[in-house]
Amino acid sequence: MPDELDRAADLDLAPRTRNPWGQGERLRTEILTAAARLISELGSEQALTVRGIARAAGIAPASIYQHFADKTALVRGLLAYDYELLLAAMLAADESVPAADVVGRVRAQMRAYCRFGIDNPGHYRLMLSSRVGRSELGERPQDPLVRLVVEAFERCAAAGCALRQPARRAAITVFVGAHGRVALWHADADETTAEQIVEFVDDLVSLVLADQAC
Amino acid sequence: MPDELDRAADLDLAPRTRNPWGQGERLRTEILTAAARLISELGSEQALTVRGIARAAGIAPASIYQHFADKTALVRGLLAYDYELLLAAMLAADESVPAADVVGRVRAQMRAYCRFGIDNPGHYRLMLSSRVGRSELGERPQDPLVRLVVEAFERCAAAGCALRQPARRAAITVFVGAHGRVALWHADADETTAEQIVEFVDDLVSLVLADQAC
DNA sequence: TGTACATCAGTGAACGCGCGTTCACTGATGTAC
DNA sequence: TGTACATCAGTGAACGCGCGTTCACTGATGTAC
Repeated sequence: MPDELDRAADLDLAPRTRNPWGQGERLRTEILTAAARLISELGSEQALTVRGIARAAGIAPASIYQHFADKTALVRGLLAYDYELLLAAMLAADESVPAADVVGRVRAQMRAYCRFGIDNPGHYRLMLSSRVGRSELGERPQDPLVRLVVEAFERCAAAGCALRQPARRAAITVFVGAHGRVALWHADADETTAEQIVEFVDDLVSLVLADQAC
Repeated sequence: MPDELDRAADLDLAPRTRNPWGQGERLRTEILTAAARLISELGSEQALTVRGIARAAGIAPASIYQHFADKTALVRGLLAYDYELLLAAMLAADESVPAADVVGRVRAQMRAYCRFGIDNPGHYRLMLSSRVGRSELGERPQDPLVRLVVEAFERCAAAGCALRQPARRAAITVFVGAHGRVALWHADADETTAEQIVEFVDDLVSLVLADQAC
């Protein structure tokens, strides 16, 4: 007798057809997608179990080990995937604003950041609270995000907007504030709405700008 | 054969003497103290297990259930204890500054807040990331903290310091920013020192004050 | 063309582990008569 | 004063569970000759 029912097939009756010959790598993506779905639904890192992911992907737990050395590797894969998505969202937001509107571009970036955190609590928590991400050497996964915001503030300064803090410092202030706001919202430490959070971050940007900047 | 060695006595050879007749309530505190020690050392909520706490307290796991209905009740007890400590620290900081130095008092409060978060990462994470704390009705455990800071800012306004945001809003800005800073530090998302964190929060307070306030 | 074999995608069953919780108990200390 | 009993603090042993991981395997698809 097996020690447990692990297959999603036993639940949803859709017994997955295996990938064609030579396409085994596809399962790697399927696993990451399933993990992403799981953490979206359950919302916390401890909901991420190898067996749970296997269940969600409709495969046997053992199958995961053909694509990831262990659970840590799997979580790291998910993290990388998530950071790519967030960076892309912030970039897209930046580009959706007329290039000349330097302040608008900062706001757009940070709004995209907040939206991501609000719409994907599980992912966000995994990215910013997990200790799995610490890689020791090289840049941290959130560095590109910060760099983007720093550049946006540098454009502001270059365009003649007076800042009350140097560009890099301003970026970190806003970034840290946005994180604090989203994190507290996750802890449901308050009953703020998504719009209020965006508003908060807008105010933060205003704070960093001198009173009659631009 | 027992399924496990659960007693700390098996580890430290100091086989706890039971509390005297009528003093059974003492164990409740011993359990909370042990839990606090554990989360300080291990640093994360998932290090908080009933068996682990029993081990740290030198008692049998079953003994915990004479004082707490279940694990959730235990964690809630620990949370209440922690919030008391933090509030006391912020109050003490406030009172250590001459009453007339209204801005200094704000800074002192927020510095105490950061110090707590830096010195007690496990506790801090438990308090602000755990979803155990959600009590639905009544005020949230962090409300007294926020109230303290709001009052401090109101004193600033009353003393004639120009604020760039209303007192309540200013308090939330600073509070959220401080949380963001400490939380990111915990995620070791950067290599900041404790002093830099305090500095960051000082700057945040300055940002909220008008340029030539007071 | 058929056939033996290699390669691939994926699995079933088991392992040992630590967890939260329950329940009947033990032995020391107090109380009633 | 002695003794039977109640009350207390705390325990030992077991329960069922889901976890991460391993290992020998299965069956389908390709390749060599």
